[in-house]
Amino acid sequence: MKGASLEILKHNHLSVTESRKKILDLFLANIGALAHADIEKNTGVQFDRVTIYRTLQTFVDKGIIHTIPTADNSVLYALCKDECEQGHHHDNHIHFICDTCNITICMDHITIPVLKLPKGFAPKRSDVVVSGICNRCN
Amino acid sequence: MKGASLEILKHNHLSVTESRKKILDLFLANIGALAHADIEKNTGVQFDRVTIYRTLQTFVDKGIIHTIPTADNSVLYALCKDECEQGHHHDNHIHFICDTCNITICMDHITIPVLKLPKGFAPKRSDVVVSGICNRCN
DNA sequence: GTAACTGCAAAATATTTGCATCCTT
DNA sequence: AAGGATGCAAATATTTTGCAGTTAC
Repeated sequence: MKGASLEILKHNHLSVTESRKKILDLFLANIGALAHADIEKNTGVQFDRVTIYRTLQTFVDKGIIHTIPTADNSVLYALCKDECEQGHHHDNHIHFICDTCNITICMDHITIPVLKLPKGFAPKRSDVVVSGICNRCN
Repeated sequence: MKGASLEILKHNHLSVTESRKKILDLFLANIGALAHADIEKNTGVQFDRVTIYRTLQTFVDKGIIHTIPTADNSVLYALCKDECEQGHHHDNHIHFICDTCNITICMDHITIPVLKLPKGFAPKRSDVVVSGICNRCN
């Protein structure tokens, strides 16, 4: 996967900078989702808080990562899978949050069943957040 | 529904105060979920920010209201239905957020289908956030 | 060389805590 | 009367904005 971050950046017409590469690498190296704080601590190099905010926003705008809604309203980001890139956002996501190790996994491959909503409601997008025990803690 | 807020407070062994009654009334009067800001603006009487924070926290602790996970990570609260009171929290919720009028509705009565998770994952609780157009905007 | 990105400073916003006072029971 | 709730002040935390200097292309 060497150079994957570089590819992704080029692919999205973003100029390749230290911070973007490092932050993207962090996502690529992790199975789970990352919080702002995780990024701040783990990039090795210390980037400015503001740079991290802006970089994350840029990635979200480009559809490289997405935010995850959490019950405790902490802000989490995860890589979008290929189908999501280029702004053609994959509209349904399942996220699993482990109560034990706290890892957050984006399960893009699982299909969300169609929900029966009351008359008049037109659903566009669904986010499912499941919490419990993950495979590694089980 | 006169006095409903009073009943709920007594039922949860909370002392009955102005702010608690007013804030609870607000929830009872609304179909949708409320953000901190909504409460600050709509109680008629102006309560201290801090009081609102503390009151909401108390209500969450008692299981009177619950937080709603949102994609944009704004903090929303909604009334729990009866089954949720007394800390016996109803573990599955569907929330519908209207892209047009922004109302957030807690659809307690809709059952969340069981999801097929990969081996080893033990789900405990699911939150579903559906966005689209609500019945009134449609 | 130009446009875009970064870091720093500072503003704006959101949330938490301590404490004295007031209200509910 | 006693314990808990509120309001105020202030500490902390989070996010945004402006701008000058630097970097990518």
